[in-house]
Amino acid sequence: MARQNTVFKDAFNRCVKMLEEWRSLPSEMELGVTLGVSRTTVRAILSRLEAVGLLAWEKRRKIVLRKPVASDYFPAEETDPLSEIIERSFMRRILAGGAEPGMQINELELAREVGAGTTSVREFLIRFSRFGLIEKRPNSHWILKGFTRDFALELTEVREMFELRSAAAFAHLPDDHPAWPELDAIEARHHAILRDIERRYLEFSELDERFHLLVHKASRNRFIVDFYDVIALVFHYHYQWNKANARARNTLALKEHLVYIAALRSRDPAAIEEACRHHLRSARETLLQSIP
Amino acid sequence: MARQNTVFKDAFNRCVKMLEEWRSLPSEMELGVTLGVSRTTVRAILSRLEAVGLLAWEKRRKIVLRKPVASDYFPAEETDPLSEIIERSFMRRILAGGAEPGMQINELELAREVGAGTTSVREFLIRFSRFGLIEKRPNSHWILKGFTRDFALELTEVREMFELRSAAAFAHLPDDHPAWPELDAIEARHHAILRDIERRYLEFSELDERFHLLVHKASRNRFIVDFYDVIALVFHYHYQWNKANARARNTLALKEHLVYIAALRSRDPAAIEEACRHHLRSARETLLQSIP
DNA sequence: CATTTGTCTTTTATCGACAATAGACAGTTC
DNA sequence: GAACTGTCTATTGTCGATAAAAGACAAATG
Repeated sequence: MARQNTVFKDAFNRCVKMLEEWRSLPSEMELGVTLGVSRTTVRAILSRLEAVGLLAWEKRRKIVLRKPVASDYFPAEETDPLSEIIERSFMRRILAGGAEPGMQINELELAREVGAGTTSVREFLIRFSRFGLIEKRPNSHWILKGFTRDFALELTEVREMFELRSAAAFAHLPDDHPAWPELDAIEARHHAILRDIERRYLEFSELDERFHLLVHKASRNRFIVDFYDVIALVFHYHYQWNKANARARNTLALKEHLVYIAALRSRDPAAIEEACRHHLRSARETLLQSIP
Repeated sequence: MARQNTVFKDAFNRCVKMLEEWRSLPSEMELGVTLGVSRTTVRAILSRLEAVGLLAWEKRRKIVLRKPVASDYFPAEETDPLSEIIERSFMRRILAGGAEPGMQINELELAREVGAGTTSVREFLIRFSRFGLIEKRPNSHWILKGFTRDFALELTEVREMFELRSAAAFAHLPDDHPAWPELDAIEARHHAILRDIERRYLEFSELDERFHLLVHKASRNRFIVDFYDVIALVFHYHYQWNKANARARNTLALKEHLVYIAALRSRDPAAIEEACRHHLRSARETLLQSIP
């Protein structure tokens, strides 16, 4: 196999989901835009929808024949892009223990473990190296630097610089900037989650990322925005691997966010700095506590 | 060809250069450390030295038979690692014009242009993407964002944050830290170049990189140190492509460096900030002037 | 007995090939 | 005649294979 058709399978599944509500489908081009794929892939999807009897397709006529059932979908495991599979496998290794800092990383071994070719693993490691957790010896192996206390401190040092500056820049966004309604939407979700915190506290992780990314984007600086990827990765896996006290932690963070959001909306530099500093300090503490 | 033996050829050339001064060679292991290669490569070098009659090699006896001549060396073009060849070729394209921001980048075309496989070009582009000059559309092509005014401004914004903080940290290095003698050595070279500025002003570029890297390293933060790669790349090619007024510019920068170095040595935070700010301001101006 | 060397195994760097996907162009439909 | 579809081409993503280079281990040397 030269390449898995995960793009097709994933888009197909999303398209089948659409069929649950629609009676007919729009043009191929429009579908392509909606699903984020090319017309080639759209046509492959339509072909299969027809083949499994979900759709009558003739030129512009695309009529839904029946409601989709569970077996119409591809299994979820088959829709993940290879790069994500490799990332998950690698992160599990790093976090699940048995991974001492200083350890060598073997490309071939990783590739076999995940059932991929070495090329894909190499590309992953190169992309991953920007997170500062691994390092390459030229013409030789990679070294695991590891999720250490030093790593967390260096990460948060830069994060504090960047986020303080971004938050300050936020105050100067023009009134008609799309960030303001997005901030409103984010605030609304904070309230919604807080109202039903017992059941919804796990939604915080995703909301956290959405909020801080919005703040970083206000810097209008590609290096600052790109750096947020590092923070997002670290916190993403942090939330997955450290669920102790999650509800209490998330409740606290949600409340800090609301203060932070109010400060942003006030456009008062001193209030913004105070709220941002306060939240970053407690985020750092949470992160450090998860490191041995 | 699966892989070019550029490591061998480069190490061989460096070894031949050593023969000009030595009458015999040390152990294989020691040679490996000196040349930065494995024993396997060292033995390949010794074999060839013997084959071309430069060395009598029997077990531990490695006696130089004659002085090397020009034709003993491999041509310099054959010693460059593929990744450097690709980088140079790509940067020439970006800077030599005909490269509009927004342009698509074609992996296959680049690969053919430089005579490499697509895998190597892909890996280069992934590594290069951290410089913020290109961006990937998933499952599709790369986009050239280009060496624009915005790029330069975003770069210098982050640089100023990082270097100010690093310079401040420099003042707190312990007295016996190796950075202090290194700073002395750097200062001495500044004076040496200034004394013969007419002939040596081109040496500034390399010294500039050495000095600022030393400052950044004082931050002891991998993200800050890694970011210096971006600055180094930009200035490296900036110096190569913009030689107008080079002597005057370099003279000014050398003098600013000396003030900056004196401030670092004084450990006076205010003086350090003032000197650093002043130098960064003029570095930014120089950079901006080279952008249309 | 601590180095050094000879030999063998493992790993990385790179290529060419090929399926999946994107994208271009011309003909068709409303 | 603007939007849509059918068809064809170009490009990307991934793999397996292979030479270069690294590295491990045992025998040899001084």
